[in-house]
Amino acid sequence: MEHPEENLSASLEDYIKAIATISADKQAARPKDISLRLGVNMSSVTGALHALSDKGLINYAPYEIVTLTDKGQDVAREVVRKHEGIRDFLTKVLAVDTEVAEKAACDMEHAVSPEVLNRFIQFVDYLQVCPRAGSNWAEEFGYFCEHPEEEDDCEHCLTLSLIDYRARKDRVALETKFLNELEPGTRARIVKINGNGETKRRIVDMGMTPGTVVEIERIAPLGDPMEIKVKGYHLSLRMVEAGTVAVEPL
Amino acid sequence: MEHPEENLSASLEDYIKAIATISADKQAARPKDISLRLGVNMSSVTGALHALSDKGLINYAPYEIVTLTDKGQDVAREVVRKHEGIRDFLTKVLAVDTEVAEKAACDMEHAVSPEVLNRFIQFVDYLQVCPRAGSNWAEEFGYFCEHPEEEDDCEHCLTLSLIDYRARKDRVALETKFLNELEPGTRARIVKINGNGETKRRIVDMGMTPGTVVEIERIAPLGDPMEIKVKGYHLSLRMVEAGTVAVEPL
DNA sequence: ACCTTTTGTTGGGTTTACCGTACATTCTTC
DNA sequence: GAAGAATGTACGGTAAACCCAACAAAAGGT
Repeated sequence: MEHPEENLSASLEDYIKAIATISADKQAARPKDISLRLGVNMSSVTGALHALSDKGLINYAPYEIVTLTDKGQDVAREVVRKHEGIRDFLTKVLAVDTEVAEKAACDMEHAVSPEVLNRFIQFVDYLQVCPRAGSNWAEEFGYFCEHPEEEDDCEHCLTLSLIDYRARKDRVALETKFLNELEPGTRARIVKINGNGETKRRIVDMGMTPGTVVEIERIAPLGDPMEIKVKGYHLSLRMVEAGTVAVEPL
Repeated sequence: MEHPEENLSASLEDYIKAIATISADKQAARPKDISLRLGVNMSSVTGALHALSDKGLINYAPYEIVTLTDKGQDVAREVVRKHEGIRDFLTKVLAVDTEVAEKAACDMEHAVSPEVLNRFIQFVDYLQVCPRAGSNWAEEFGYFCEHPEEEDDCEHCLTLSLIDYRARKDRVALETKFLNELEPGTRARIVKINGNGETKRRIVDMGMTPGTVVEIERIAPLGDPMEIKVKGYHLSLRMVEAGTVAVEPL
């Protein structure tokens, strides 16, 4: 058999991303919506849909609504992860304006290798973990960008970030909780994973290693699967599993 | 007349870059060299050379050697600046392996907007100026990437960078020199520009604002124009002008 | 129900950037 | 200085993406 990993062109990736985001907003993705979002002619959309359908990434029949197949959703997740990883790096580290970053991420996402993407994501995490980086990292850099003349008077920001770090460190012992105890919207840094062999492995495989910062996105109505964001990824976690993860709320 | 600013395709930019770098190494750029470097068929090279010649970027006649026109050199400088800016950012900030960064920069350079490129370059500068960033910034981040589990024990790196910064600050008063007093290969941070109106403006327009880090590349045999590197740019500066720039050697 | 508008598709045509093959030129070497 | 190798060009052909214009289907209004 052939390689199962798709080798999508930049353009087709854009179509997948458009379909995914439109489907998330509304119920269905119509060719018209896609053509508007990407700024291309309707006939180009038809062509792309044929190509995606041939690759088994979308369910498509003439005059019917378009949906992603399971395989297509996997690809879309990956593309969105890349997009968000780049965008977050641009805004949170390089202090690029939100709108500009959004557009730049679209341009860059087809050119960034998985290796570099990982560095982007790790760097964002690093700034939240590294004692050098206080809470005001991006602002300081943004200020530097606009006032290159008058730097050098920011010793205070360094000492502040040292204080910041000591405070953070003191808090650790007091505030260790488990992941299942957190509210949606809160962020936390993983301290330890208590589960036994298989369960622990599964969790670590998801990228949830100690030091990683996670964000609780939502908890299902019945309280069981909770959705969290890890390194730009969206993950579903069973409550039993979440209970084994010791975290420090941020 | 039409827009003078070129709207080169990614592919043609690659050809320009290849021609520029080959010309720098050897005397001339032969189609064969280009085809080898870019890994494309010879006939593709011929086609690209026609396109570049039509745009007035290269001097080309069948069976003769290829050279860049002035316009072509401008474009090449810009492309190389972008490439180096990205590569330096990847290696110096994100601690990406040199070879990987080189390749990644090739892929990314066509997708990065001038705005984002500027942020990349500024960030590298920032790390050299910001008191938070000690000399060991990239190593710390690299270590973090490989050992996500055992962070949080690096308080020393923060205090070290504070000491580092104080030492740097003390040195400033003692070691202020002028740009024309430096040896090739040395780096310095600009402290002040003393020139009067017009001269000062010219220098600032080149991007040489206080806080900027510059590198002396070489000084012409007769001692007059000196070549320096500023924010990834290569600039030529007359000695009279260089004498107005107060710097702090790094 | 019918007519109009909106939406979607098809087919033909363009551009960019490749390749392969066949032909042309230059270089090398004896 | 002529044969053979290396280098360079020209010509057709392919594939991806796009467009426009013509036709087809679905949706909406009266």
